[in-house]
Amino acid sequence: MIVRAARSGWGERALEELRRAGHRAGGARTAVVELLAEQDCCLTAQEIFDELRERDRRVGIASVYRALDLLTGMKLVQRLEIGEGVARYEPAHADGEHHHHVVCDRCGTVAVFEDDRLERALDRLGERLGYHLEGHEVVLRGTCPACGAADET
Amino acid sequence: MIVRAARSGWGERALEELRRAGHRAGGARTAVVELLAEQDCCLTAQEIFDELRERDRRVGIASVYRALDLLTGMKLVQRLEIGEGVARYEPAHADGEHHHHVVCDRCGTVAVFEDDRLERALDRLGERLGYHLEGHEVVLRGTCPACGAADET
DNA sequence: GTTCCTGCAAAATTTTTGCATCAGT
DNA sequence: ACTGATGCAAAAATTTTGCAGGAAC
Repeated sequence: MIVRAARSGWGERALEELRRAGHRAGGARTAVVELLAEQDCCLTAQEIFDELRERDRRVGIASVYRALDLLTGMKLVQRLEIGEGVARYEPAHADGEHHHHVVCDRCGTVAVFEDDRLERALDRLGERLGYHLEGHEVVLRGTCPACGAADET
Repeated sequence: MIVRAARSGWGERALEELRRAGHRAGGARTAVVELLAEQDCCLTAQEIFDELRERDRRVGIASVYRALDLLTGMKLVQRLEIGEGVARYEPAHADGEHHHHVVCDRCGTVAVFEDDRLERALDRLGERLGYHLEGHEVVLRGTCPACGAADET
């Protein structure tokens, strides 16, 4: 049930859509896209900044924020706030592939899951409310299997 | 389907639990609890600060944050981050009464809804994932009926 | 050669902390 | 009286903005 995000081609598509929208292939933005393309799950702006610096691909943190802002506006990236007051970002896949997050209260791990029934239920709910839904976020919080098992000892 | 939160007695219960936990009935914290008790939906720390000041019940904003922190830790208040990078807070009801939020992309209005089927589906999901769930949050985003209608013109 | 992109530094926001003082028990 | 609670101001953390120089087209 816990899945890893399909990563096929997201980076390429993102770069192409940027180009098509008339944006130049600047170094910082491309680096951010390429890093996000490798991710299974969400990263904070700071994590992106740090990881790029680690790889000797230094960029200004302002460029990271600007890239994320642009990508979010183009719906290529999903922005999440799953607690702790920091925004997290992850690739948004065109094929409707869609996942949600479950956070362990104990160890802080963020895992990912998907469930078609849940998706359908949420869509129906939007209709019933009279909303034209653009998206939705679900965050579950609790104790993960590992931390739960550790308790038994 | 869009409901208003039951507000019966939340304030009293919160104050009592605080007292029972050995906290003194200080002015600022009590004011925050009483303001939250009147709310149907979530407020930001700044909104709480402003509203109290409006009512000539001035408190330091630090006290607002401290009160919210304490209440959140005692699970008397639910902390939410529904975008825009600001945390919002609302009473958490003991009877399991539980609602979620739908945000209009256009006008920014936050509405509230509840759905028992959704609650059950999420609980089952937690079990299937092997998590002991403590809570969950669902945020729907889209165009509200009013903004959608305005478009047709 | 334009025009957009980038990095740096400064600013703006939101939240937290230190500390002296005040108030609840 | 003792000790927690409060308010203020300063600090910290996160995100945004201004601007000069550099890079993409």
